[in-house]
Amino acid sequence: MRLRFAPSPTGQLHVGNARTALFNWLLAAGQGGTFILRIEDTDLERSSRESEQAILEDLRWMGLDWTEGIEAGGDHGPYRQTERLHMYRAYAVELLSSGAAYHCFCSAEQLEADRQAALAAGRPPKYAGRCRSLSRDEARRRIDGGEKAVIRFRVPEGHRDIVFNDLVRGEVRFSTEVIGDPVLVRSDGIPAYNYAVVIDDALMEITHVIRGEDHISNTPRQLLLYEAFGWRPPIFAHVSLVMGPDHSPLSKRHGATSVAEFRARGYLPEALTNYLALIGWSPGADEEVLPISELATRFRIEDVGHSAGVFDVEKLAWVNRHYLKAAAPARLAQLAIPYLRQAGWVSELMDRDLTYLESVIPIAAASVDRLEQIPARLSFLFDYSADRSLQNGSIAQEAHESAAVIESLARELETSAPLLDRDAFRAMAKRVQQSSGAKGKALFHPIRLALTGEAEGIELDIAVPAIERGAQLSQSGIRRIVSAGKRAAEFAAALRSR
RNA sequence: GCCGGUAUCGUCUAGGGGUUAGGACGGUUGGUUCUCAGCCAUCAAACCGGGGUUCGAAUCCCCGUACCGGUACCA
Repeated sequence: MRLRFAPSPTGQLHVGNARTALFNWLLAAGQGGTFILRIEDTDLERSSRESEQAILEDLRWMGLDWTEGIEAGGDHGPYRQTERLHMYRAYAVELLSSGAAYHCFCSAEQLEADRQAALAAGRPPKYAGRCRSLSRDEARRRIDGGEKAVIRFRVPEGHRDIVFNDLVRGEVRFSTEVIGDPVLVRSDGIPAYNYAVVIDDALMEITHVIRGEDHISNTPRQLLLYEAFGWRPPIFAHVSLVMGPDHSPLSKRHGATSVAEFRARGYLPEALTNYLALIGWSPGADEEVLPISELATRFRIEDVGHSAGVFDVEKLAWVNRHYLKAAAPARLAQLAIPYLRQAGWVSELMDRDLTYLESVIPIAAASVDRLEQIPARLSFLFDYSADRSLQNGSIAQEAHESAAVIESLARELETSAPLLDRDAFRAMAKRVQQSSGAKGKALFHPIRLALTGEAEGIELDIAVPAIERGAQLSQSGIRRIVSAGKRAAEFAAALRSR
């Protein structure tokens, strides 16, 4: 079994395409097949090496590795279409000499006029066949005379149905009546998509073509080409497209659409792939959050749904949270650094000593949708200011009402040992309760205000040890970190002076 | 216009001639003697419409409607 993903390097990898790539990968991985990566860069104006590199990077990031293709090599190369031009040319000559293809000299204006006329008459707007019966000599003469020509495929005379059994859609039938002679090679000698795919898929011995539904009506044209060459076509599977919340094709106005954007926002690759697999497919047994390897063993292309699916950012966030909680602290710390650096909270020194970050990151990661939100979640550690907090009306009011608790807290922390675990924190809170008389919400809320400067957020018995640990590293690059005791004192002083 | 495809809670889906139509995300309400989150529990929420076949249709068939794709010297 040989499968391929064949993106055009004309921009970022779209999540819809990423999903198609994933389905190919899943099938290959689950069946012990080969996953091949080919680059379809025949659109010279829009293709770029930068996009190509970006796409490879995104694919690798998602874990969709390929063992054959671009940068991996293999026996069926080259894997970039612009490097296969000689092959397309050779097969075009073959088609030309057998009469299965012919030169066409029609101008763009003429073609457009024909199209409009056909449309107006309610006929399928296919190529009218003006150059179909030009003799080879005539064509030769005009080409020698300097005229530009495209090479068109001659769709066989007489109406018949082209039928193929699509693995996700079942039997699909098209009449040749509505198929105009497709352009194989453009006037600049570059092959058109419908031609290049056939040559490549055949030569690369692709057995299963899983692609977007937007290609389904190209399939009969391609089948005709396989037939003309006497080649056995691959098995096709056309998967539906991914839509935005308004049920129109997912695009920029819906927000992030490319893999790169999701990565930049701090989604984990395993979360994105897991979620993408869930659009239009179900692993069954009421389970959804599964590692990619498990997805691969369960995946059957026949089980992919027929209808287009809406991309649900909320559910993606949920899946991501799941993986965030499961991720190793060291990995999270490493991944969070760019975001913290952007917020200005991490120095070079910090990069060298990740111990503190590693102890603190899981606290934030457990209650955040994406890595991008970690700095905000951790601002109580890096950006504490008693004065600023008290400028908030509701916080100030609450603090004043609880002044007794806060004073008691400040005294308690001044003398107590560092609170490095939950038990120590609980014991401390108990003592504050005894001296202030407050309990429950009236006790813990003021403590939070004083220590984090925020009215809500992290669980206190986790946050306090984090603050204490931060204090030990305060001189090595973390700004504004103070011990819990100093914070409480600072807050109490600020409160008194108001 | 023409050709093709699709249709189960708001969303992703399971199921499929007789079911209390199941799950997940999101939402509701309550619990977890501090908060967001989490977790537990709870509730609300669906078979596009119309015909036909049948004892019985959400399921099979037809028609309609809506949506998506194609209709390129773009892929």
